Amino acid sequence: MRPDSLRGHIDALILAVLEDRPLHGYAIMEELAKLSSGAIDLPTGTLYPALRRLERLGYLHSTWSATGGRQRRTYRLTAAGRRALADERSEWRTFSSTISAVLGTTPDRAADRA
Amino acid sequence: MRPDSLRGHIDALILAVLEDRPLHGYAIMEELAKLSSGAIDLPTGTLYPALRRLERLGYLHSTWSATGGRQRRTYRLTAAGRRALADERSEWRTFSSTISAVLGTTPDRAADRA
DNA sequence: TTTCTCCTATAGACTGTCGACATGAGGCCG
DNA sequence: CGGCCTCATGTCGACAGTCTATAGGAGAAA
Repeated sequence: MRPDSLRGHIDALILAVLEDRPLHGYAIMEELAKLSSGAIDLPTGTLYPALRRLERLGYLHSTWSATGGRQRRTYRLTAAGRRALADERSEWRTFSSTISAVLGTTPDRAADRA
Repeated sequence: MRPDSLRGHIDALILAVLEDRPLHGYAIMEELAKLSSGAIDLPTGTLYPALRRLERLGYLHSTWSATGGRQRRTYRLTAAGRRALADERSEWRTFSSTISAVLGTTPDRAADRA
């Protein structure tokens, strides 16, 4: 996937993987890679600043924990984060059907098969 | 539509509207607005630099013409531009189904209804 | 004559992504 | 014991490309 095409959609992805359960940064990367069959490989230089930004916006809340000697910062969605996620989803639907309409492509059914 | 979410997809949109016939800049804006039911309102500060970039990349070729006293620069797709468009379309399909998979949304059918 | 639409264009601010780098603990292998 | 890999977090500076604002000019319409 072309780098930078994710721009503007990363927030949605992060919020989405945190919907069901809290995760720490590294686990978010792995989860995104898994859900996208390896297509999404979020660099740490993108992920960590994004997490801080989302926390600053009040969409995430983080807590430190130590597993063994390892420090982890675990992020969980706030109520505002859930609302933001709902917005992101609906914006994505609009966006995606708009672009598809212009390109003359019909979005395929990969999401259904998954 | 949130500004900036188009980032990385504008090239595809421009190439797509030029697929069937050459158009000048202003007409491209109108065409995009029309095809997207007004959702896409490309500012001139985005469009014109993008057109020059695409021409520099060899995807477009422009010619000046005068209708009345009005100067227009008309852009047409080159052969390389058509190949680029095909690439953009296939990248869009991948991108779109990837994001949809992560968000857990199924792209809706707006493209079919249009 | 003033204002609207058409039409092109640039400059500068801004923002978010990226690649590279830095740091450190734990685990495994030889 | 030494080295290297994985896990884990984070920053910095470069960069690209979008946006807002601004500019200019022709034709049409009021």
